[in-house]
Amino acid sequence: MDKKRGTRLTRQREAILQVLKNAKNHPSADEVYEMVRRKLPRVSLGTVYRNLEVLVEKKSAQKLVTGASPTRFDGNPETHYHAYCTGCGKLVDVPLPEDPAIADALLKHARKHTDFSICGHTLEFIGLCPKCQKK
Amino acid sequence: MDKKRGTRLTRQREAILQVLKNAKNHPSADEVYEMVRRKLPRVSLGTVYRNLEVLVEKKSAQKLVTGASPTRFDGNPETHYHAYCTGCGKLVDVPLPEDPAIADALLKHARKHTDFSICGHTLEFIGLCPKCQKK
DNA sequence: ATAGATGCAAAAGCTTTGCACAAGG
DNA sequence: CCTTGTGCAAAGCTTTTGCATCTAT
Repeated sequence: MDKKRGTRLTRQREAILQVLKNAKNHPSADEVYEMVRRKLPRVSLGTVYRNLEVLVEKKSAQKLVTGASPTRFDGNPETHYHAYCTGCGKLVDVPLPEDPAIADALLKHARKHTDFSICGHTLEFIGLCPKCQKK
Repeated sequence: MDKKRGTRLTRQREAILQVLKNAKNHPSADEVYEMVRRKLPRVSLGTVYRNLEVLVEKKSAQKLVTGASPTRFDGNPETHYHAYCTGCGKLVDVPLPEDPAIADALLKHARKHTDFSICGHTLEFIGLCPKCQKK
């Protein structure tokens, strides 16, 4: 009944996770690929995609969908928010509200208005970064 | 200096908007295409994509990015939230919190923690729809 | 009349996948 | 060993685009 028996720690997987942890710019799969290539020049893009998926499943990272392609990845698996610049695509972190009542109120609200079992939420603020504001 | 002088009301554009307004299931571009085809059998998929983009720019509709491809569209241009089922991809509306203090607190929070000029936000609850809960 | 829109088909992105070989546990 | 992962390349899916023709204004 178990679909995944073991998950091996390969050099590729290790390098991909490390790149993700050290990146501060929410890289796309292709950007991760380029960075991993510097350590493991023979790594393939397919391997990067496969491992990103594994890491997200294992909750070592998260997948971030924004207004524009491609999908980006975040080495921080903890729930937090993001702000997306419609000018240049820059994506920055926004911490959770320090007052937990706000996030609580949101979840309660969702449970009240849907018959879904809610297990999480994503919140993206839309706007312009400082550079793009000047144009 | 104006990039768009006029926007014409073609039969195609009209039909696409109408399909979007009547749809209650947040259709993808291809689903819109299939529905519009029933009225205008010779419409092309490219035209659907081009018009969806125009309608979103004119704020007659919005583009919804979810955890999974493809992108969906919503004929309701007003800000509201959504709940996404990771089991089957179902996407349902969630109204804004009746207490406006919550949305306000979110925006204030974002402005405090970023140097972006924030003009909106998207919020998606993640979970399982009733059908998928039973499995 | 003319800028803007369409249909068609080709191209472009991004992501997934099949397969033979490699390697982790 | 034997299962999982890799590299490579091909295929797949979604979206965009060039161009000749058409049409709303």
